[in-house]
Amino acid sequence: MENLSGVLKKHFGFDSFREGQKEIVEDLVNGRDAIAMLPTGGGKSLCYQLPGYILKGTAVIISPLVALMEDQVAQLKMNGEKRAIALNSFLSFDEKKSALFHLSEYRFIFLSPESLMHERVLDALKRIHISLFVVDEAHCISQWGHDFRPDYSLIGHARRKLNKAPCLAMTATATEEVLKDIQSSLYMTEPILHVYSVNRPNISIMVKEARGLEDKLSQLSELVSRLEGPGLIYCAGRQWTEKTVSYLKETGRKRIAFYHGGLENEQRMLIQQQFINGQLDLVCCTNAFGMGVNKNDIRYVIHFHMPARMDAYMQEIGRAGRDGLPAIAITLYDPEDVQLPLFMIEKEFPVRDELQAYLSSIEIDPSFKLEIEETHERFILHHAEKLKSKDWNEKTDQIWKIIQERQQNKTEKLWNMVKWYSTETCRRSGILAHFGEKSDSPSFTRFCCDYCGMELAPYYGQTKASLGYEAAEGWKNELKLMFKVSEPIVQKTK
DNA sequence: CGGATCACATATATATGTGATCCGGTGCGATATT
Repeated sequence: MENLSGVLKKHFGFDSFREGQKEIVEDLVNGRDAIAMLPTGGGKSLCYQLPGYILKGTAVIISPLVALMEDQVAQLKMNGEKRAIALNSFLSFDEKKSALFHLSEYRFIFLSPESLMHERVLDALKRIHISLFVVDEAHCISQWGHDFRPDYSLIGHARRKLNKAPCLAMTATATEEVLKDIQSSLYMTEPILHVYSVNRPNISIMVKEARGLEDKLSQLSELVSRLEGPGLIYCAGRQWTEKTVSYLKETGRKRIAFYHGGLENEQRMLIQQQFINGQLDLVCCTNAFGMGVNKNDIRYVIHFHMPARMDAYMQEIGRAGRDGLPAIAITLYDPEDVQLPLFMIEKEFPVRDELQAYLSSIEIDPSFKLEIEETHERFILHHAEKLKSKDWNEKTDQIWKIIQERQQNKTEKLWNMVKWYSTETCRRSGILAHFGEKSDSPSFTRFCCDYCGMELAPYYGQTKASLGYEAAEGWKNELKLMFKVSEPIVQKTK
């Protein structure tokens, strides 16, 4: 293993590994499966790129967004690696055909779970020697695989049809339940877990009660005008991102934009790029914004509406303060807001009548298909495929059962979130408990959260100065405690 | 469930109130059309 540092220097120009990287690389090179839950920010891609250079063959990387694949390929090409390709809908038919024909010539292949399920793609992958099978942003398996993007739940199935190669799943935020989901869904064999704490001590957490729209908007405006940016504002609907932007523009904010899934691709890329380059101070967005936003100086994240789950909340606030400097997460909490996510959980799945009508329609006359929502249809077809031998009545019963379980599961997570908002104890310990971590309370200071005595005043104006970088010694020591380097909390075979 | 939007009525000629109605997040790939 002594040549690891040599490869590190040769291909990446680094003299030493960052925390966690070396161990993960070693596992893969030794042919072991691994799950890596690393603190947000730098160095995740090195965990698969370096073994990709050591092991013979082609590394396959599953990625959730075309934009992420393109980023990774561009990054590799900047480093002088030409044998990288993203197999996605950006390619023309001919380009794709040619790429599949010459597949073995690539060292890194990026693709979505949906592409992986295509027979032509899978057949081409079967013919080449795969060095490494990587799932990036692996929490998507748990977050989307059960309903929104069912192909995410079939990755493991496809993987077993390929030559046996070490498997790496990477994510920044996952509960124990999600880690288990990832492991079993990918059929990993005795994976080594590299799990680091989700705690981000430099992010102070605050919940401010706000009742009704007017109260919220005025509190938001106050916060935005006094806090130092750049900042993110998360809203629960597309219309809200647009509304808050026009409100804040009226009250004098200028470099601000909204972002949601309904925008043109070009527009989305533009806004993300402008925000990263510092041409925008503020982005009001839905949960569409986040993955692939590599910006390390975000100073605050405000939730204009509450998120539906704790792990989503952690992912969203975790976008702040990646530079290690003080940052804040504030939720404007209105207990009434729970109605929105509740409604969405209802709407996400077909009702029983719809399910039954659709199943009978495709069985009786496949040429006449009942028109239903695309997500509903995909969900039904995915599960109907697994119940091929049953008649439509039995399919209806079984799938309806699954729908009820999914809705129950999601509702439970939502109520956990609500419970966290309304529990009167340290916010951070509440979060850590949710992730199965024990909280070592000595590291909690008055910057921790609203229950530990955090106040907003010091964050107003120049953050660094008012938080004690150039002020009292006592504050400095408290900050040092907050920024202590995290140790891996789990590193064992499961 | 909350909010926005619109049609309509009301007491007066421009604004306000009421009820009906609609809508609400996340993205891959494929296909057809300009």
